[in-house]
Amino acid sequence: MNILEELNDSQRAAVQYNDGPSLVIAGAGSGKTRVLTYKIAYLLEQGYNPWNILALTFTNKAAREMKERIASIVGNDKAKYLYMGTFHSIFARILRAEATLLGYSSNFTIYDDADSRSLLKTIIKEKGLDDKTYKPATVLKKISLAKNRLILPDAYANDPDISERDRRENLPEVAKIYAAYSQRSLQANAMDFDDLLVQIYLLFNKYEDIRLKYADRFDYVLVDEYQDTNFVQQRIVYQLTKQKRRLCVVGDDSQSIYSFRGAEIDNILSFEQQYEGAKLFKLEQNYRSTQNIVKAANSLIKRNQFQIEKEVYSRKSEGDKLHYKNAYSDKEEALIVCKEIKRIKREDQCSYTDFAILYRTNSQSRSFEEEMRKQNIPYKIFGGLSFYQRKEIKDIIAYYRLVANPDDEEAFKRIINYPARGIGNSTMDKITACAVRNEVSFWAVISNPVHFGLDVNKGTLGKLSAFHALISGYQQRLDTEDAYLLGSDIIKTSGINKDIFGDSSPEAMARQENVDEFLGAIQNFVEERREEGRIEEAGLSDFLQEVALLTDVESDDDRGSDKVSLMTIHSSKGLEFQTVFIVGMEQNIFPSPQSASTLRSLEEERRLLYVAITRAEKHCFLTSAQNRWRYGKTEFCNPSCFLNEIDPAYITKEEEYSSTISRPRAPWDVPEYMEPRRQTMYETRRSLMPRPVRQPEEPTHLRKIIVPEPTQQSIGVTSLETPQGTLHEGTIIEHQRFGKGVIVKLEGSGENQKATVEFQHSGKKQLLLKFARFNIVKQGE
DNA sequence: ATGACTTGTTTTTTT
DNA sequence: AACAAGTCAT
Repeated sequence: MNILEELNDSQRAAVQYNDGPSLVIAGAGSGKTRVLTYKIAYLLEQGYNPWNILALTFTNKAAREMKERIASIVGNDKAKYLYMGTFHSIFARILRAEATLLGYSSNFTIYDDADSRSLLKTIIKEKGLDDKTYKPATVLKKISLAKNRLILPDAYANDPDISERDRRENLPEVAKIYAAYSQRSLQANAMDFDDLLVQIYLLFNKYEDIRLKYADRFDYVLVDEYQDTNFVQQRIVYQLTKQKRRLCVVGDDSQSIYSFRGAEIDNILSFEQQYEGAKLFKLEQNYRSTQNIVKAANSLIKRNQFQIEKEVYSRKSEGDKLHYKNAYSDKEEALIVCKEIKRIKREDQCSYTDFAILYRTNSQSRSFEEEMRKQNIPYKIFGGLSFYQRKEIKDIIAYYRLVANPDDEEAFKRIINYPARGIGNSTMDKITACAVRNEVSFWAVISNPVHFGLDVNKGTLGKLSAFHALISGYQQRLDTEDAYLLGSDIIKTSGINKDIFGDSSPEAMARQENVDEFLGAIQNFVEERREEGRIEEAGLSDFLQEVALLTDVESDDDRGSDKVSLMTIHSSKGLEFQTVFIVGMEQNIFPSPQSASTLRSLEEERRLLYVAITRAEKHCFLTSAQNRWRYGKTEFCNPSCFLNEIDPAYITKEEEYSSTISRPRAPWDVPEYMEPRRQTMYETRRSLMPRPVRQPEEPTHLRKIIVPEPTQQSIGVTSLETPQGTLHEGTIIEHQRFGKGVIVKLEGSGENQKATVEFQHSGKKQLLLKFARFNIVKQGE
């Protein structure tokens, strides 16, 4: 296939120019990803080696998709060697290799925000400060922004402007907290998200040979979504490209929506100054949306002062105007949206996946969830509480982390008394004090309590040493066992199993499913590595490295199923839908009140709306509610000021929507049979709807001992007495995640029973029956 | 040291 | 309203 023939003129020009730094300004829907993927394919065709190409993205999803698309052009055998991933994941990999130069060891932990906040909280307490004044989240934000701008603790303390501002905000001690935070992270052998960038910068800055090593390796560097890079990221890219200057950055200043976490729109606005002689390409033809949508979006974004001049246009049909509807209440807003979805679905003969409901804040999803459940409209929620943020998952990961990196203090704190083993706050306080006094980690203290002078009674000492022995035992198996073997055994033998699987309340059931799901993910990980022939890189530490930077798992039963998408506008970036509903167009929601104060942040909100509108291919609805239930009471709301900023030529407004619509019990209002619903990992737990009653509740001891756990929605085969007797080769089962498959092999006994199953779609998998979730579909002969 | 009760906070977006 | 954290009682 000829790569260049598939592109329009401006796209082709951008792909072909490789003689120096280039900036591709890609308007919404103009084929940005296409240019990136084809450019990489083109480079490979020109003789570049895949392992010499570095492509940086912001999300794992973007990286994954791009890799797939490139693989479909040049084949996976080449694509798999590309250095392609998020800034954070690529740099984390480099840091593992070079960690010792920076005083870390290669098994360092990556602290997530919760860990960082928790560490800050302890530090704030230790300094005798009030955590109401010094809110960990606020302090973390300050530290994070400082790191993004490469201001290290010393510089922070010595910067008069910063000191002045902190004093004005009544937070004069932040500099000291920052210093302590850095010291403690290092001691815990942990890096937070920002450290992954800062430390790379420091590494390259301090060790020229290391910088050269990587600058040499990467013959060509590509950066996606360049408008979202922050200062450090920009500096690192510069470190890697300043000699060869083979760099292509792609982005759209009109879609810069992450400045709240340090993104510098100036990076893209002044790229041509930073890289002298850089060539600028503009992609202005929008292939996604009809003309009215593009024009409406343009008329809005024109109101921003700071931007690169461009004129996005569409050659598609004129299409519908945008629709604006003002509902009486948030409930009615949801009704209107559901009604429109049904209408359009009928008229356009499209499916639920063609619809998206976009909102400013996650909490707005609730009224839509409720209404869609009532009306039996299938939906999935993206974002919200991610799978790995669930308590039970975090607990398990904390075990893994402590095993992989015993100095990890946040993991230690989390599990020292989980499950309860009689080590309470007072003991923990003593350990903390002792660790701080001796400047060693918690683990060091309990490894040698007498030496460090830990003052606890004999009983407690015994408990501590039991805990120590438990973890040490796992540590010794780290190098010999794969992640699944060790990981599932930790769950079984640490007492987590007993805690989570010993209860049959609905909440406990949801947790059990999450744990099962998690084990499935570990198993997949090991399988994948095995298939790639990297079985020696399938240990628990390897799994942790991967998981630390993941925010969500793609659930198998959501992929490919026909559902309406619900998500924040932020997470919709890069996606497209035939019909988009932008809901909650109200003055105190969108623009967010916190952003209304400065011009820059107001412009960012405007760009956010621009992003939302340009997601739509065909229909775009904006809605608002006059009354909204928030913070436990009804609020009166005014329509968003942005509504008046869209040229009225491209939008129709309906002020008052018929209130008869909220008349209850319309025929379609009566729910049909509601299927017992498994809580998928995308759904937040705060759903208001009553949980479907779980039918015949199986005695819990059975669940624990007798595996395959059958009843919950089994039709037909429920007469499982002994698993050994009823499961045999040839039996067809349906696994909750992998779908249908046939058992090809059974082995092991008792707890270690394993079945090898050939799945229709997912291939061959080995299931540990104790954990596997499936139903028997058909017995073999 | 654990559980019931009370109080305070939350809602901006996320690698 | 829903949830987390902190307090008090056991």
